[in-house]
Amino acid sequence: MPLQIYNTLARQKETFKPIHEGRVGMYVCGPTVYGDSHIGHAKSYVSFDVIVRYLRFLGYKVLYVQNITDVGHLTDDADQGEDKIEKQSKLDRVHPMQVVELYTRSYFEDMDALGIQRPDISPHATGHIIEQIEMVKKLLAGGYAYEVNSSVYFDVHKFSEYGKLSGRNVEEMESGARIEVKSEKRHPADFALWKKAEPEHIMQWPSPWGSGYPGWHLECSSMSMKYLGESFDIHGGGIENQFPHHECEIAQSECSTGKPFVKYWLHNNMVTVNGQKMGKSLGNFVTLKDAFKKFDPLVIRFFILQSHYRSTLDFSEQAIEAAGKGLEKLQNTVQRVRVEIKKGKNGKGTLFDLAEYRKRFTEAMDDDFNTPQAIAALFDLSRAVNDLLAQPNGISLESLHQIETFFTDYGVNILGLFGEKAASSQLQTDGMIEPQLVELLLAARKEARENKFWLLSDKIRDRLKALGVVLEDTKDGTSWKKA
RNA sequence: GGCGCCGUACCCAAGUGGUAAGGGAGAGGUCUGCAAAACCUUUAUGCGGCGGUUCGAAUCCGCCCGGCGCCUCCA
Repeated sequence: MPLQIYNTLARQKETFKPIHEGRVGMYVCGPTVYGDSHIGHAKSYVSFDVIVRYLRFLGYKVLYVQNITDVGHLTDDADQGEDKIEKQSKLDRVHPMQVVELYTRSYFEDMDALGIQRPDISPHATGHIIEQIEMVKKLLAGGYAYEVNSSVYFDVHKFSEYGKLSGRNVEEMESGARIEVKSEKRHPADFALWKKAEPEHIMQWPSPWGSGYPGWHLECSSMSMKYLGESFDIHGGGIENQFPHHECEIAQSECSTGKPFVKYWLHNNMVTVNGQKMGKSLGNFVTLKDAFKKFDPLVIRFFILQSHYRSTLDFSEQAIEAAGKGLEKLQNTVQRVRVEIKKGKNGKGTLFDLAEYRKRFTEAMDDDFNTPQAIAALFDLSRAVNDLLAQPNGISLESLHQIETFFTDYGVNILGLFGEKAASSQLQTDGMIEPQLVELLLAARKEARENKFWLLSDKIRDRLKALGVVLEDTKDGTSWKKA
């Protein structure tokens, strides 16, 4: 079964077939950089990171573009709100571009910690003003937009398919009570392509319609098409951006090019706290920097991947702790396998067939990136491996290598889990003094144990544990690892 | 009000027509000086409720109850 992807446009899973064979153009809505990222961002970008990694694993040459929104994103109503970046810059009394720089760095710092591979291109909206103006010109020339008072709006009535992504129609929305009616727009659903800037507005650029700044939706259209072409394969983003943001992107893009914009729309669900959406407006968000103080970033990554990207994920410390223990279990197995390989025992040992696990893992991932099921396969594999390793014969060296490769391919390369931590301790510390000191203590403790000096041997174990070195006595001797 | 989603064991969470994955926690056991790790056994005749379709439903349909999202910024 080839890769199936749930396409919001079709409201069902579809077989994935890229526009150009072997290549995938993918765009994901990036952050608006006016504050530290929270767990919700983590879910979104971890999910898409795994999607990119899996597509690459399947052999596709992926060009992954994720924007940085640094202008035009307004605080509330699309017409009357304040630019988020400018607002923050006033609070901090710094230039807007300082806000942008600070939180862009903060964003990448957090994403790096989560093991997220950086996008191939991270275009800034402010770096693509010219492209955006060009697009507005096109839309005006085509009669899809109109100018009022030095601002330009998109006329949703000119695009009959408006609403096809989110499943709504303009007339129904018109009766909706929550849309602000009094405005210079012809229709409440029309949206800003270009906004006139008041003189005190710092971020503004000259345009054929006067000095102003681009509307929020515009950047994603012009930047995605600039780097991926007028039609590309995958556009991802948070489900809350399905409407209006993505709907508007489709309208602008398809009207300006006359071509289909995106083939597959992917939307990830959100993180909730006590069943309620985690968001900046509700103020119930947990920043990643705070979360990292309590939890290993990889544990948070694992916690996220244990639920499906299209499901909501309820945040709780209890749930993350449980995930952490599960991850540790997998890490222990990986570690154990690597140590066995290093021991390099000869020939003997049971052969281990990975085919079943490989099948389960890839079938799960092929089914709309079902990471929870893929992880379940890893757990089952882990148990089977541990079981055999505890047997007198152990596992053959050849099989151990295959298992190690399996964990590297699927666990490390695709899911982005147990990278460096599990690879460290005994394995890559040759020549360092620290492991030699630990070995020295272990030798002393061994003697104590042989003489049944339990108080001393337990004390050594406790003291080492306090230093972050965990001992485990087995029948083959004592092994240790860093906690 | 419009559109849509969800409700699975003590907790988290897959499964969307063929007889309930996985993780955590709990209980019992093997190993062990102890601890830890690991392994084994065990914990939902039932998947919010009630009807219906079907040989067969957690999975499809209807109604009801509960929760949530979008429709205004939000990953």
